[in-house]
Amino acid sequence: MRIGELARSAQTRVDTIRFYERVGLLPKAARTSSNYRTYADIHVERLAFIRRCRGLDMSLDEIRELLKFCDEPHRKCSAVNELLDRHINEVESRILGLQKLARELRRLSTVCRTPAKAKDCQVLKALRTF
Amino acid sequence: MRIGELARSAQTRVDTIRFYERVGLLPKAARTSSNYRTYADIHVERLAFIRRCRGLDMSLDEIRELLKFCDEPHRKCSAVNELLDRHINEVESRILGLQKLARELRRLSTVCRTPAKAKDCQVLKALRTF
DNA sequence: GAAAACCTTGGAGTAGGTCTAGAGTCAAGG
DNA sequence: CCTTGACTCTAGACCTACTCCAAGGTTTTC
Repeated sequence: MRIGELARSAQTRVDTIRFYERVGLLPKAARTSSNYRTYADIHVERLAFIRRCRGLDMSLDEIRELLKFCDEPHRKCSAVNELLDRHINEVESRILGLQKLARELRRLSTVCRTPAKAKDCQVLKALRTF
Repeated sequence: MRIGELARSAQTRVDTIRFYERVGLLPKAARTSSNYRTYADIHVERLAFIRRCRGLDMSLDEIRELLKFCDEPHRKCSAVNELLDRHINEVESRILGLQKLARELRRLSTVCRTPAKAKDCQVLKALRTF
């Protein structure tokens, strides 16, 4: 399987696959005589794993950690759960931050009663003197 | 006022101010004979405006747009409100995305009943075969 | 007059890719 | 056999919004 087919299998860009190889998330691919990368099922699975984790918004470092567990099946997996819990906490506190932000923005948007010229714009004024 | 004092006034790093100047958010500062940047009140206000917008998570491009309105006081300001509404929508849809994500992560974290070795880890399994 | 605190520039680094140029490879159609 | 189009290769630039560093110049303070 060449890189384009692998890319289609994971809905990923070719560039992204090469990028993952460069940063060590995917093992270096074997090459054909004409220097094309070739992949087997194991790469399809690993790329799918990576994309799933990215879809869950994990960082490449977090994914690297998880992949170590996949590759060392005899290690205790409690660290996997810790990583996941940490990640959940991060996501939840990002949500709280954004909700606070949204409240402020909605408040800001209420100050504009009637569209005016910029010099009288209440929104700009609020942004200046908050 | 030199750059350090301006930085303190806006709780900003000196580097960030130079960066804003480089990318055109702040006008080029006047220089002393020894080539130090010097600032006046107008810069303090503009920097405060920028930082306030950044605190509301606006992109530098969005801020650039708002600054254009500040600088051209006779333009209609309805675009300001549109920009703000767009920004609010973006933030709210980011919140929705993260909430969906958090639900998935919490679901994922329930699959691990008993800490096991990595090869039997239900979380890793779920990530592989989702 | 020396040390501390401040300022200058240019350049590199961060995360997670995306995109480009310029060149090589390969299969199908004429 | 040749061309066309789809595919692949590499190296490197670009994106956001900064942050940090080195190596040097200036100013203030003791």
